[in-house]
Amino acid sequence: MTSMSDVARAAGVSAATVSRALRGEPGVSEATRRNVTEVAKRMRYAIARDASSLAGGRRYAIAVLASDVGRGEVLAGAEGALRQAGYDVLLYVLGDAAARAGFFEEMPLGRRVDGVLLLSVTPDEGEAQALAGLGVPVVSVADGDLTEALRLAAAHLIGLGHHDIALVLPEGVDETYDEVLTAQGLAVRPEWTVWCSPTVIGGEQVVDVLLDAERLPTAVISSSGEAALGVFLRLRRDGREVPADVSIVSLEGKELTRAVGLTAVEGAEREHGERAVEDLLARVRAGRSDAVVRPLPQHLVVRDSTGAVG
Amino acid sequence: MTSMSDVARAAGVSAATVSRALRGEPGVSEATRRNVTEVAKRMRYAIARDASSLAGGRRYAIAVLASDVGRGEVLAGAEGALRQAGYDVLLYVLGDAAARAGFFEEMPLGRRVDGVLLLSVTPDEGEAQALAGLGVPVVSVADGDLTEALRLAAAHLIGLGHHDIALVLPEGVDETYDEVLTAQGLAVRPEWTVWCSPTVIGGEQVVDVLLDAERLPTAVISSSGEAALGVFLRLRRDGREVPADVSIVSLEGKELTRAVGLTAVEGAEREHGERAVEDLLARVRAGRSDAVVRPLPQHLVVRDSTGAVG
DNA sequence: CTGTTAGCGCTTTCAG
DNA sequence: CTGAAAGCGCTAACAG
Repeated sequence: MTSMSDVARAAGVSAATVSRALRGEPGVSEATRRNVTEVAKRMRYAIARDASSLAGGRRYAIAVLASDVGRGEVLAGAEGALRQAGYDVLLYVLGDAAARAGFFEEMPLGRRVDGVLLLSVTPDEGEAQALAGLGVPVVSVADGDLTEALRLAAAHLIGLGHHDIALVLPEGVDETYDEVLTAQGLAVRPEWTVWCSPTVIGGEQVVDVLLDAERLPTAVISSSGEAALGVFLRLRRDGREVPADVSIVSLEGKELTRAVGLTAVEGAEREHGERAVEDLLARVRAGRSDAVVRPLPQHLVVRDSTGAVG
Repeated sequence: MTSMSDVARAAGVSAATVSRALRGEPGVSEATRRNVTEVAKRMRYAIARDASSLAGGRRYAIAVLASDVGRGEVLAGAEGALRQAGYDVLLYVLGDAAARAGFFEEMPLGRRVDGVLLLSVTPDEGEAQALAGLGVPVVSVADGDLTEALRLAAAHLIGLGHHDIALVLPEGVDETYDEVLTAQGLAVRPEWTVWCSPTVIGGEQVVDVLLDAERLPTAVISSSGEAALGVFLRLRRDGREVPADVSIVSLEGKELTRAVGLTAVEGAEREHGERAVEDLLARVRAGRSDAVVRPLPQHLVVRDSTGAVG
């Protein structure tokens, strides 16, 4: 492990100068800086993060708080970008409420990270305050916006000539999102907004409800990938063809929808993870300590479950 | 941030004694240790890992190398256990070959972690050497063993009276696993071992192949969850009932099989992650620096895709 | 059993 | 622009 003074000796300067040069601090002649940088690289010098941190310098570590490792792609993207930038990733999984409460109660990050990345974690009042107390920048990657996803899905279906579109929402959501649909010129029938559990079974039950109505929609948008699958399975079992008789779009469930071939709205998670890191590190370097949230951009992936209205 | 000397002062002893007491080192009277521990807790003292590490003590950090964040459950379990034990998790995602090569080339872990946890990463010769060079214990959590999974699935089906069982394997695997089946008293027909891509489409094609044969098996075991889903979908479309006509067991694909209700072999990932951490930390405390691999234990989850042979 | 004395490898004044 | 010196908070010999 070559240390900073090793480099200093080899470059014929003092350790202080090496420190300044490598960090890009002002007050070092360009010639010296170039030389030091070159020598350091040649010697494969890597800074001792502990020492830097202890001495009050940068800590070269970012805390990543994930609500769940399901959002794995964003994590993978962020990790890659951080590693490349020479930062450690301190991972914290805030899955259940207990783990989350415990984390914010202990706040084990004091003086240990240069920034915080939030993955699908929306802090409440107190949590935000705890994070702010760290005095480091916080960037949070939010989940994809449902309204936006819905807009994308509806536009796709309308483009295919659909007018009769049912909307499947998870139980608990009390909005209807009618405005989003009517804004695109759709006539919304109340019986075509159905709530169900976000499961395959839930989706299957939705079909029963839909079949009871006087008219079957030509397309259904499901906010849950699993429910979308349920709709798909039950429709096929009932002898309806997808997409010939009914088109299906899911607003979520990348893996599942991809496996089965359902048209779906997806997020660019990996790239977004990388972007978020760039943003965060820029804030770190600027010495800021504010908080931003960056919504996940989404796009539609057309597969085999949507077609022109027959 | 209260420091060790703060605690020392409050407890009326020297910093060295606090250090010894808190780490459980021998050479401290029980009375002193109790008192110091009590004072430390009261003052909510948390050790400065940087300083400890720099001074040559413990680093309170474990590197977790994951081949992919898909194996998220094990990661979540491990993270929880480590956090509880007061250890940081330094996450490295070794997804693609490039990232992996880059990691082992740089080996950014020197003097920075107390141990390494490998998640579905099987190091080759050189990689193992690089890890050994760290001088810390390495525990690796392997994927579930296919042979074992197959045994579980076969036993379940045999218990239901099945004798005619087809086996769907991923392309590239050149084994037939006949012994595993024959060992359980099954007569294996060569046309009932089918290779396909681990996708829904692959599974659908398998059914075509199977239907061409002179006799349809009463059950199929698929090593891929997605292929199992393909088999399921195609059979239903062809008018066969599952499980009335054909039973299906998947050897993988927790999420997918759970969503659709397929009987499957699953691993106890979360618990195993916690176990692995216990194991690793025990080695850390014992000052060892060896390497072990712990295969993921598996069990069968019976759902709706298997039934008694008709 | 306990305290004292040195550093660990950096960053940061403070001088030159 | 550069160097010398002090110190971050711990652990590790040494003495008592």
